[in-house]
Amino acid sequence: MLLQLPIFLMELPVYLETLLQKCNSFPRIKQLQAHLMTTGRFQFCPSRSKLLDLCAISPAGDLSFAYHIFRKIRIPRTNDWNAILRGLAQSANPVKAISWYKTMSHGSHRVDALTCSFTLKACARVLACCEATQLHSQVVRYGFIADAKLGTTLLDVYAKTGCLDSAKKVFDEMSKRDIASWNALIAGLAQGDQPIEALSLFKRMRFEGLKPNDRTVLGALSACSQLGAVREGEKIHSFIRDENLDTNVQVSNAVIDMYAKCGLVEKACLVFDNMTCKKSIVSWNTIIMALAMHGDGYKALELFKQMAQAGVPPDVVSYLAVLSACNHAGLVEDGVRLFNSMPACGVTPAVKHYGSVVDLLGRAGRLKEAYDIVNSMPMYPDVVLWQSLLSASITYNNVEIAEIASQKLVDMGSSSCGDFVLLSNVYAKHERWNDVGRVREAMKSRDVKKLPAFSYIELEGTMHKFFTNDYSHEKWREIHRKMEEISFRIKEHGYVAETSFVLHDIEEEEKESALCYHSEKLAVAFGLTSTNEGMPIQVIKNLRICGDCHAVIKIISKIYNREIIVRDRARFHRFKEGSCSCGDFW
DNA sequence: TTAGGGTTAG
Repeated sequence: MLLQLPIFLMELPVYLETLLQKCNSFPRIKQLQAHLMTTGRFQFCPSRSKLLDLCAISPAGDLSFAYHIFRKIRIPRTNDWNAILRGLAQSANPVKAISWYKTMSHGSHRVDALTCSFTLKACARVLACCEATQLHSQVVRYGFIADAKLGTTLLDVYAKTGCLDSAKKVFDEMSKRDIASWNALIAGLAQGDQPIEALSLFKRMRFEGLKPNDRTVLGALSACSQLGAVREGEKIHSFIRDENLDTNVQVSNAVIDMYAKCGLVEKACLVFDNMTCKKSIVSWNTIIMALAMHGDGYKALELFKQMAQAGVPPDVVSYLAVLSACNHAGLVEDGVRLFNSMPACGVTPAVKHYGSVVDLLGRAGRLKEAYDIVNSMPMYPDVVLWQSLLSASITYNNVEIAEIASQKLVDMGSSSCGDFVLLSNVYAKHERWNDVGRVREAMKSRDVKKLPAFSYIELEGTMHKFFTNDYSHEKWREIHRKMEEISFRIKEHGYVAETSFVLHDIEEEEKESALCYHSEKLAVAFGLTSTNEGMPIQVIKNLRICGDCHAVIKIISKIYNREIIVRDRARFHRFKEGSCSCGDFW
């Protein structure tokens, strides 16, 4: 009998564990399973769950076959249930894991900590915060809450589903925390738009004497990138070098991203050039994106070429990065050429790529070509794409396309304030105040909330944040005096307010003052009053910089002889001696 | 015996 067995099964009686490890292909798994069945060992073999596990989760396996095996088990144990559950949680349809858990717990099947862990992972993947909360109470009821690993899973699920308060609460109440628990919350806060809290948790962790590892610094660096917190980022980088954490390619990539988003693109390049570990495709994409953000289109194109030469074929993100570089540098022909070359390079353009090339053509005033692409693309244009087209048609005064684009946005149920503002700007430019009023009414009826614009500047480790028309800063009198001085001096240099950036049909003079107190101007004015002459000023804005502010800051950089760097939502603007690094192409 | 924390994106 033994002789008929495949060779790898001949050792079966003695080395079942080893054989399981050798199951690296689906046929082998099947052979082993068939053998256990035919020899009658299947129902009682302790390694059965491992075989199921292997089948359910390994790339060589097959979840439906795992289920087929499961059904042959007369009395499934918790481990058998868990194996299927784990497979479902990792599958393309993780919501099935939640149903599986329900079947399991509603029957009289014993649930253990692993059952909860796998189900929670599924909740994270489908963003099921409600189910996670229910599981949380069951975890408490079963008495598993003291399990540090399960606690970490729980807080991670809360963070990933956007329930950051619950995540913090789980963390605070954990009886035993280890490095993974800290990492989960730091990363959760950083990714959940709370980078300040992420950084302060990172500092607290160090204060409590815990040593960060590669995953910790990834979360902390991501927070620094978002905040533009370069000093903190540099400290973390030096820790990374001391501890040799930069042998991890993900850590090195995060360092590159941090320097780029903090405005130090040269340092980002330096880190990229001197990487000791093997560069991944993310390394290339990150540096190309960095150059794009800083408007260095030619270098981005050069690196895009180099990455292919280095044997790293570009992926969808690489194309987005290089198209964005062309966008920010006004390299229209290069952008169109690269976009057209995508299919031949084996990368299918997605809606974002179409959006990017439409934006590129639109900004260059080639509205007809842009609109032709919209009409010929194989998928529905999304909101962002119509917004780019709307924005371009306003810049080039094409009311016809502007109305088409804005109608599409309305049809798509857009409730973004920006869309309404853009449309109303078209009408404002043509002094069609009735239409402006109509748009304003539509905004009210749709309950459109304007995402508040804010800008901030870091001085000696303190963030100073400003909103539009902000009087809350302790030095507001000084700031507003500076604003008045700026208004006076820029007019001497021939500045005329471009009032179309203001939504309402108020009097010209009022419009001018509404522009005056935009958050980025307040931050720059504060920078001028609070730093030494000649020192560069760096400001970060959450939205795109306003056109009028762009014009004003250019003049400020000249008359006050300051380099002013503004990072907006899309890119960096480096103002120097009266001009901007974006070449006004933005 | 098996589980938890991760970088790029118009």
